[in-house]
Order: sequence, then C-alpha cells, then structure tokens
Amino acid sequence: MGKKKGPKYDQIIEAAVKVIAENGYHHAQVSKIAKEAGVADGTIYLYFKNKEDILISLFEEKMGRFVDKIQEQIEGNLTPKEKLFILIEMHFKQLAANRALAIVTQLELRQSNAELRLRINEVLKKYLDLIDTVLSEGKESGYFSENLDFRLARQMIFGTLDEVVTNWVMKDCKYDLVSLAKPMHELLLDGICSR
Amino acid sequence: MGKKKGPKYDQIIEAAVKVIAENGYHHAQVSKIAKEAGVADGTIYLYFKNKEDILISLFEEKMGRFVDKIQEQIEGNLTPKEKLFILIEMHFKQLAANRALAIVTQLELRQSNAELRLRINEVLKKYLDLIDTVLSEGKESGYFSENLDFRLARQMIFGTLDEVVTNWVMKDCKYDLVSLAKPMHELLLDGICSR
Amino acid sequence: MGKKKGPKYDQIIEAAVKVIAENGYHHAQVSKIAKEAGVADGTIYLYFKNKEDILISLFEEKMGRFVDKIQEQIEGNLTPKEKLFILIEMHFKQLAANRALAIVTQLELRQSNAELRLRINEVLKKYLDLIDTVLSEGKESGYFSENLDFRLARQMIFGTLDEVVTNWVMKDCKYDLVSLAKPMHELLLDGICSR
Amino acid sequence: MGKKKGPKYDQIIEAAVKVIAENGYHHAQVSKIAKEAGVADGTIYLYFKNKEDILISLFEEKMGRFVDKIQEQIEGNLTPKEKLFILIEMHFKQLAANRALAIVTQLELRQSNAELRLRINEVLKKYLDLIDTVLSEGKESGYFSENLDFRLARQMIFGTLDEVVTNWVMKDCKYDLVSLAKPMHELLLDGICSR
DNA sequence: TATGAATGAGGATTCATTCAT
DNA sequence: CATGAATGAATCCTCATTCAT
Repeated sequence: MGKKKGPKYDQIIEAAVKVIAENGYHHAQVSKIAKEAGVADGTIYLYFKNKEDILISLFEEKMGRFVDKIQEQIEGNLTPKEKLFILIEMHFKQLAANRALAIVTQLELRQSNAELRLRINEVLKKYLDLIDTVLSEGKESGYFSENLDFRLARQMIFGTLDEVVTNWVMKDCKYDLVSLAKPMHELLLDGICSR
Repeated sequence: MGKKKGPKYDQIIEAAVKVIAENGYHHAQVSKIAKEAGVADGTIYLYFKNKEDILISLFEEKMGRFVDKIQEQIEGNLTPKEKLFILIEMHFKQLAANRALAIVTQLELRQSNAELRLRINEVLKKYLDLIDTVLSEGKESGYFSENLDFRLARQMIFGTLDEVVTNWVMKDCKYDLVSLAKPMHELLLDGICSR
Repeated sequence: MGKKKGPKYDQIIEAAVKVIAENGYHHAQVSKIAKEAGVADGTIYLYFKNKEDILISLFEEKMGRFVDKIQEQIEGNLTPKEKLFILIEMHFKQLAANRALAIVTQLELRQSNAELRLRINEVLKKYLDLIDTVLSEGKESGYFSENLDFRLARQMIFGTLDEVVTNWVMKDCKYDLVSLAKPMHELLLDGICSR
Repeated sequence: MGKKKGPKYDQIIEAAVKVIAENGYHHAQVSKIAKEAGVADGTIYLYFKNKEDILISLFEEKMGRFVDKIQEQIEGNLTPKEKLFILIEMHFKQLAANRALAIVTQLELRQSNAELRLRINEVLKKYLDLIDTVLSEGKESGYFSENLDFRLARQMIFGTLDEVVTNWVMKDCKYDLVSLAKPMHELLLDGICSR
C-alpha cells in the first residue's frame, strides 16, 4: 500500500469527517465511510493500513493545512502581539468555517484510544512549536515577559483555545466564535488582574 | 439496587479506577473490575445499574470530593488572588497524589460516549461555578479587571489547568506538577506581557 | 424439604400464578414470586426444590382440583352424552372463572422446556383418563359408536377443548366461553356432516 | 441484510431445524446453528436480522410450503369430504416425513416468547383459512351441516390435528401417524355418536 | 424456620479486516 | 485497482440458587 494516491484518498478522508461528525466516533464504521466515499469496503484498505490510519491521516491532513494557514498569516512584519492575535483569530475562523471538522477534532476524535491520541499529539507538535516561536519572538523583542516559561505559556494559550472551541461546539456552535478572539487575546496578554 | 451502601460500593469504585488506569477504558471489562474488587461479577450489579453507571459514579464520587476539598480550602478570609492560587495548587496536589485517578480523568474517561460525557459535564459544572465565584469576588473587590468576561476567564483557567495536567500525565508524571502552581498562577493573573 | 407445609406453600403457588399471568413465563423470576408471596427469596427453597418444582406443583395443585371438580359433577346417573356436556361446560366454566390460571395454562406454561412439559403431561393423564371413562361408558351403553378409537376420540375432545380455550385467551377473553359448550358438544357428538 | 438469497440462507434454515430438534429451543445457540450450517457466526447476520428472525423465517418457509402443498392437492374436482381427508393425510404425511420439523413445530417453537408466537399465528392464518374454505364448500354443497359454526369446526379440526401430532411426537414418533388419517377423518365427519 | 446478599455460568451480536474473483 | 461476501473474536448482564446469620 503506497501513500496518498488518486482522488479516492481524499474522498475517503472527507467521507470520514462527515460520517464521524454526523454519527459520532463510535458509530463511524468503516463500511459507512466507504459508502459515503462511494467506494467498496475493501478499497479503503488500498489507501489506508487500517481504520486508525484513516483517523490519523485525517488529522494530519486537516491539522497540517490548519497550521500551515496560520503560519502563512503570521509571517512578515508583525509584532508578537499581532501574531498572537492572528493565531487566535485564524484558529477560530478555520473551525467556525468547518463545523464538521470542529466536531470531529474537539469531541469525537478524543474518544479514540490512548495510543491514537498519542499519535495525534505528534501532529499537534507543529502547532505548539508555532506558538513557541511567537512567544520566543515576543520575549526577545521585550514585548513579552522576560521570565516567561514557554511550556507553561504555550499550555495556557493552547488549553484556552481548546477549551473555548470545545465549549462552543458543545453549545451547538450557536454563538459567534470569531468575535471571541479579541477579548481572549487581551486576557492572555494581560491576565485577569486589574492594574 | 440500593444506593451507595456498604464497603463493597467503595471497593468497586477503587477497583474501577485502578483497572481503567492500568488497562485503558476500552479494556476495562466488568469481570476485571470485579476480580480486582474481590467480588463476583454479579455483585457489581447489586451496586451499579450497569457498566456506565460505574464510570459515572466513579466520576461523581471522585470529582465531587475533589471539588469539595478545594471549596473547603478557599473558604475564609483570603484575597481572590490567594483563593485562585489555592484552587490551582489543590487541583494539582490532588491529582499528583492520585495518579491513577489523573490518568482516568485526563485520558481514559474522555473516550466515553456522548451521553456519559454529558453526565460528566454536569459534575464539572460545580467546579466551574466555584471558579466563577472566585472571579466574581475578585471583580467586586477590585483585584480583578472590571471588564472581566467570566465565561472567557473561566475557560482560560480551566482550559489551562486541564492542559497542564494532561501534559503532565502524558509525560508519565515524571516532573513535579505541584510546583507549577505558582508560575501558572502568576501567568493567569498577569498574562504573558511584560510591563 | 418436606412437602406442602404451612400457609406459605399456598401463598407461593398463588403468587406464581399471578406473577406469571401478569409478566409472562420468561419474566416470572423467583424473586418476583417471592416478593408477591411476601416471603424472602430463600424461603421459596424451603417449600420447593427449585423453580421448576414451583411450576409443576402449581400445575398439579390447580389441575388436580380442576379435574376433581369435573369428576364430581359427572358422577351419578347421567348418560354419557350428558357427562360429556358437563365435562366440556365445567372445563370452560372453571377457566372462565379464573382467567389468570387460563393464561398460565394455555399460554405461559407452554413456554417451559420439553422436560417440564413432559411432567405436566403426567398431570394431564388423570384428565385424559376421565375422558376415556366417559367414552368407555358411552361405547358400552351403545350411545357412542362401537368402533370408537379411544385414543383418537380423546385426542379430538381434548385437542378441541384446548384449541377453543387457547383461542379465547388469545382473543383476550372478550367473548363468552361457556356458551360455546353446547355447540361444541353437538359438534363432537355428530361431526360436521349433514345427515 | 438482503432478503432470502443464496444457498446459505437455506443452509442456515435447515441447520436451525436440526439443531433445535436435537438440542431443544433453549439450547440452540446461534454458534451451534452456524457450525451446523458450515458458516461463521457472523454470516448468520448477513441473512437474518437476529436469532428470532431465524426462527420466524424457519416457520414461514416451512409452514408456507407445508400449506401450499396441501392447497395444491385439494384443488380440483373433489368433494369436500375428500378434500378434508387429503388435508388431514397431507398434514400427517409431511410431518411424518420430516420428524425434526415436527419436533420443532409441535414442541420447541412453542417455547418462544409472546411476540414470536404472534408472528407464528399470522403464518397459521393461511392454514386456518384453507380449512375454512373446505368447510364453506361443504356447507354450500350440502355435504356438511347447514348449521355449521365455522370457527368452532375449524378449531375442532385444527385442535385435533395438532393434538394428534403432538402426541405422536411426544411418543417419539414410534407409531404410524399417516394411518390415523382415515379414522380421524371419519371421526371429524360423523362424531363419536353411534347412529 | 426465615432471611437476602452474594454468587457465577452462559450467549447474542458487531464490525474491522481479508481475499477470491 | 476494485469489489463485497465472509469471517470470528470479544463482552455485558441476568437470575436461579446458596448459605451465613
């Protein structure tokens, strides 16, 4: 089995997102994904090693593009604060624009077993590194605190992003997610204390 | 089925935590839990309606006590900042003291189905309300920003706590979690900006 | 374990009839019967060897009395035709008067396994012998055909009685069973042919 | 699940008859039926919705054919008496020729739950209608009594057939069933009275 | 006698994966 | 490349029965 061939590969990925979003992780059988993709069950195994491989590939493909788009936007002459804002806003924008994907990444894929989630975290590494880069630039340029613990700050930023999106998905996406970018940005920059 | 009586009820809960932590959610068979608890399979069903009920009860018991202990500690004459610190520290302390429980709450129980997670969220509500109370006191006393968006701030605090603990668990608990309370407290209070 | 002691023995039998009639054979758990009888589960086993023994005893008690009553009525100076009529009418009358028992004997007890039904048939033997006696008297006295095959005639009589009552029970006992005694009597005596 | 195709469908039905006849209804596990049919357990579920569906299908297939064959034989220029005889004889002949089926229909399938028996009764309706047709013809042509109550007569005929076959099965099929057709026919036509 | 908490054997069903065509 | 019929491992729960009190 090679890797990433033909249009069927993408068909299957898209079908998986749709089927999982609509049926939930535990009711997303391979046969359902195959039917949605318009291929036979067996065909799945010409493009993916097993079911887990579909999910990992899905995450790699989608999150890969997700991070790439954010990275593109924060390249160039911007202050670290601006970069952080764009990162947050892009994060929200992309998930708001693809709710099926949001459901899959925020809720359904978390039901996967510990091993799969480990693999997923590897994919997330690229994103976390991107956050680290912004933090590093901010620290060096003096915008951000010189004592900043990167790991902790990154966990705060990512944990908050994640929690905010998850809450939005669990509330059926019925409020505007993107408009939360500005207050969240301010909160992360200045904390909750008055000054 | 009676309700939560006898020592067997607790034995089964403890056994469930241990078995799930060791084997993972999906390999935690009822028979394994029964054996670990030193009772017959059927005995489980004298104390719990079904397997899901064990998990919900486990979470309710453990998280209920978890939140209660935090609540006890932050009652009294303390500033909101001190209360937030104690909340963070107690959160870390309790999970650091019971790593099996940490594994179960941070990793394994998230694999549960939608219905179970709904029930879990109800339990979490009490915790989130507790955070809100601290935030509210801080706002009123002028310690915290007067523009503070409770929901957002709560999501930042909880999201960060959760992410920090999850990372610690996924790194096999091999660094000291509790010592992160202080820097995290400062980060939440003052943000990442220098001043 | 002795046999037939105390009032509890009868309580349990009556409880079994009620529970089986109301819940069906497969949902008539021993614990349900015990609760209905107002005794502990374990007490059942002081009066009956096992669950099957309850059912057999139930049938023996109830059918024994059932047949005895019919027997009493057909003793005396009656023609075989009259005796057959009384047998049919008493059969219908008794079941019409105790619908719970009718449900149990016609529907629920038939779901028991082959072995139990064998035992039940032994109980029925007395009834079948009674029919044979009537047939025998009829043959000797010349009222009934001299070529009469007892076994066949008995199977016709019993099979018809049984089928008629079963149909009545399955139609929720919503028509008058006893009034069928007369036409059925005539049909058995003269057959379906015109003459 | 498709509908009744391929040789496997029939294999499974035949296996079910055999396994139920040999082991009894309650010990006829799906895995036993699968092994007897020479297929995997899971294959059963490509042809049947669940275990109950096997039993219903079994009864529909077998009884459907059973009734069809009788119907074929009594079409044509025959008197109602002759038709009744053929019906009885065919009933006996078919069950005598397939003793496993006789055991299943007379003993084992009656242990099924209320819902299944309801479905079974629907299948029997066709047979009862066939009996009614013969009775109706007999009444119109003057062969049968003009006062004949169809329902009662039908219950007598079916009840007797059923009782005779059940007795034969319970006596381990050790006497000739088919030769009972003639005396039974006469008994039903003329009753037990001498004339 | 009476209790009732505890026992533990037993079975239908799903679905990821294979392989003959 | 593509198909889809066939595979078979794996597990929760019920309930008749026991026995220490």
